[in-house]
Amino acid sequence: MIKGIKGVKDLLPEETPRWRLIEETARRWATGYGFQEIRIPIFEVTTLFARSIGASTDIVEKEMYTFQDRDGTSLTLRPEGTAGTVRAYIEHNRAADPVPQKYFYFGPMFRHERPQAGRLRQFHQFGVESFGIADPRADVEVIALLWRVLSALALPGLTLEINNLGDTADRETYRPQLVAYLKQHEEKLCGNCKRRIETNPLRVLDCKVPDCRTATEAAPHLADTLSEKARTYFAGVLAGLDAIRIPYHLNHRLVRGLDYYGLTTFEVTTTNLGAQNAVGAGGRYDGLVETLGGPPTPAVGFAVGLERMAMMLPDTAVVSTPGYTTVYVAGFGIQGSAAGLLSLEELRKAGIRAVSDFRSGTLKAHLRQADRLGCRYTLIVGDDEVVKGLGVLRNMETKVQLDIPLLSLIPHVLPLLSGS
RNA sequence: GUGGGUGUAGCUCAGUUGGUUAGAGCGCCGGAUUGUGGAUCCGGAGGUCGCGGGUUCGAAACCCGUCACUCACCCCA
Repeated sequence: MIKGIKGVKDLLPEETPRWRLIEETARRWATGYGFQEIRIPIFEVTTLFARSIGASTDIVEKEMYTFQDRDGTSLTLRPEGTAGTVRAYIEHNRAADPVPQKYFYFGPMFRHERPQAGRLRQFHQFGVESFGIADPRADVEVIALLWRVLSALALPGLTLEINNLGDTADRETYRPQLVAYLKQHEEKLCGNCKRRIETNPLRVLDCKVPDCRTATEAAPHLADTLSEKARTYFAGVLAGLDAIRIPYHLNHRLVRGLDYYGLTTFEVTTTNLGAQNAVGAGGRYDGLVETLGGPPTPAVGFAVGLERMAMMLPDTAVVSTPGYTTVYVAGFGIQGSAAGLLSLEELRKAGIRAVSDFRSGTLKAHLRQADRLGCRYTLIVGDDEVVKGLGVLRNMETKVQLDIPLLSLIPHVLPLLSGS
């Protein structure tokens, strides 16, 4: 048997309603905030991701699905959505458009990791990117949208954490201070963090190992080395969040895994996701557009994991689709089968939801299927009915049956359906 | 990449110190009702016991290997 690829899941019909609810909620709110949908390819040239995400990040170092095109070009299945969106923004010169460039997207992302609860190799994100606005209100707008979408879905146990990473220069001054501190306390750190002192010292602050946390309690804070400009900007973001009543927690340890973030960075976590706790995250990335060859362009965005939202979404949130009136057509017998097929098509052409099960050869089997499918009515068309030219419309709840002329089916059926 | 757990019917799972024909519940199909659903009763179909070796008179069970799923580490959505 050919099986699906490890970490790549099928979404069966039983699960798609909860996904539709999530997608429709996200799309509605994003549109309401003035974002427009963009659809970008799921693969790009490898250098796009290497340059934007950061060559020394885990994603680029060991998690990308990379392969050669026939001409030898290195291509990669997208591990996230921002790089491609930025590429499209530059390529189509959207900076020249005077209208605010605020995009949202849905789609699959690919990372070669060992799957576990809440983590897949093909997973799906809803993301948002806001280009060209260097104003704290742009950050606030993006964070508010994220928070409103998650709140609208009534996802439990959410916390919004936010931090100020400062600009590149700020981090350059801070880094040696932190490294000096970490080297003094190196013995207390876990093996991973010892290595991180050289590779990614900021990441040590975000380590979950309790000893590492206590060891870094007294570490110098990035906040103390921030420039006046970065501070006032961040203060503006917080003031905006306060004004519109978005609850947040300052977390000076919050560091994101992608290189392009600066200034505002945020993450929404939950306690309901197994070992995983991030539902969605984002931040400001003012340098990225330029890095990728575009004009200097401030930008903010976020991405949320649809699988993670789906896991947390309470079952009660997914209401069973409101009882559409469906007519089951039970055509059986030699002539009845043929006449039934005709009636089925007539109903469908008239916009009436109609189904049948062609495996069923007896009326009993047909009625059983009609029942299982939850159909409100069954149109019985056996050989006897064909002879008389009258089908029998059975109300499955009341068991009341009416004769309906098969030749003028729709005018007779339609009033019954709208009346019920 | 590293570690733990689990692989028996479509699904959820039993299966005794290794013993003969591998079971149950649910689901499915049929009958009771020769043309009327759900409930009940009766009957039926459905299995390479993940795969490959080994031990044994005999393996679903024990040993080795392997694969898959899963949880966790790492990292992240």
